[in-house]
Amino acid sequence: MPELPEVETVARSIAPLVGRRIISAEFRCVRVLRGGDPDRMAARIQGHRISAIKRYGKFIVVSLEGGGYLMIHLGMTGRLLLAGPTGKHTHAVLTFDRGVLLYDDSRQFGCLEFSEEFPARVARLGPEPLEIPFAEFAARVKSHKTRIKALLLNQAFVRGVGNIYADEALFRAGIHPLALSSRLRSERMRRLYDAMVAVLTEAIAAGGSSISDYVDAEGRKGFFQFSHRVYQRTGEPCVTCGTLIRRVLVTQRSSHFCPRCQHR
DNA sequence: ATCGGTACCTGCACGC
DNA sequence: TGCGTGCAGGTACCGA
Repeated sequence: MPELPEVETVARSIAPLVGRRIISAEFRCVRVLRGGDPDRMAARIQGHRISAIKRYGKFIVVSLEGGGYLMIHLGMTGRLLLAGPTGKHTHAVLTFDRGVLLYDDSRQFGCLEFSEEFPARVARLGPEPLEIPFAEFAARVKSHKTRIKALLLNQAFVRGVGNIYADEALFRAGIHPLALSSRLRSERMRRLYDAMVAVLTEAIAAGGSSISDYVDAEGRKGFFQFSHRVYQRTGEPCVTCGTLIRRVLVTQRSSHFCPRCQHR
């Protein structure tokens, strides 16, 4: 579900919780709770106010007043919701002095993790794609020798790009997903950089893509799915040239592309 | 050190 | 209606 634009939208929609105090916390699922006893974690965060909420790639980091960080990753089907009802996939319930926050995740690929220090997993991520300068982007592309699609999905390369926006950026740049990163010439890297920035910026403005179940914390769907040009459009005509969109696996992920518009 | 394949979990759409 | 199959926005871990 959630890539950078969706996570950004969710982070913005829970921003009203900044300054609110956590009255109680309940963690119901050990699998999504990384490294920690549910009750001890609940006891640790109860009574503390939230001082900041910030997105890093696909992670949301909630800072507590007086120290401590709650890191949230939504995996494929994770949702943060500012209202109920709770269901069989509700794995965490945070009750505030005003309001509630639920964590819901049917596939349980997401996670919640508390740490006293800034989370190491977040610190290890690559740069933000909307902040990195082109020269640094180009240098990083050249320093890897892999399929360009795989590189875009690598969170240590840039953080936050997932399967939808990798495919959409490659289409806009006219680059085949199997193209080798180390062989991309500067002009094509520039097109890829511009396409990545544009597609992410437009998707944030649209509130993200709602394919099946993504909604923000207020339950609102995004509408960038209506602007997808190749993602999950296998067999449909290319919006540019009419050639049928094809699907190929790159590192076990579906990759959608136009065989005429996108070159290796 | 880097890469690609596999595993993790649930739900849905599809064909028979 | 039910069952098997394949697919789905994610990352971690393994061995080559």
